[in-house]
Amino acid sequence: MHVERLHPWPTGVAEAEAIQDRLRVHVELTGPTTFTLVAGLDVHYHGDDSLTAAVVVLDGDTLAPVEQVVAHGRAAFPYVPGLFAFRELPALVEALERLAVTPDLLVCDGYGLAHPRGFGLACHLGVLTGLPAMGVGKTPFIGTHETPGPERGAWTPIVHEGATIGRALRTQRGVKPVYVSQGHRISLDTATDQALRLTSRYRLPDPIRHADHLARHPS
DNA sequence: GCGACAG
DNA sequence: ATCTTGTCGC
Repeated sequence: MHVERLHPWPTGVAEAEAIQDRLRVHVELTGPTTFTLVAGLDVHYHGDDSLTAAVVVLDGDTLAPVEQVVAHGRAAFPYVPGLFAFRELPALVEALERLAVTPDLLVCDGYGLAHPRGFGLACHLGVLTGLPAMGVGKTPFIGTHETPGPERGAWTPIVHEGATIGRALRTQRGVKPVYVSQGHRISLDTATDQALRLTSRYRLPDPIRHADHLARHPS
């Protein structure tokens, strides 16, 4: 698939933040509610700055893998909370461009709207691709939330400065919640629904699990 | 002012 | 993210 690349790459924190502020206005918070091809994205680091980005596309109904690609590269930015996306973006974009099919939804490991400037990795990838995108984080980041009930499907809002920016979602009974937020062209209700529907047996959605496995064990 | 801070 | 042993549970 084709991915828009429209930046001078940032050389420091101020430039990276300016890019986020500039692209943020393109984020759309509504979109489709069903998806035919769902892509999971993840990156694995191998010491130093080398990394492997993986994208696995699943059938939206059966969750069966349809296509998988990897791209090797190097972390493109130091790790700074809030600028995490700049580390992985080039390799993830490269992997997406190697895809023969075009997914309907990108499921990213990390955050989207629930970010210090409202523009996490999921928003960034969504805007660059033009595709619906959502983030699923494994640990809390921005905002506060109550602990959701123990049942699969229970959720509580993540609130920051008076606004709901995501949800803590219990994807399996008695298992730690995940943190869902909108990336691009998706509502919070739909993102929550997809996070749940894409999680068959474990804590994390299948697309992310497949991508994580592929990034760690490239064929 | 200080600490905390997606992966 | 990654460095690691043991332990619990299916």
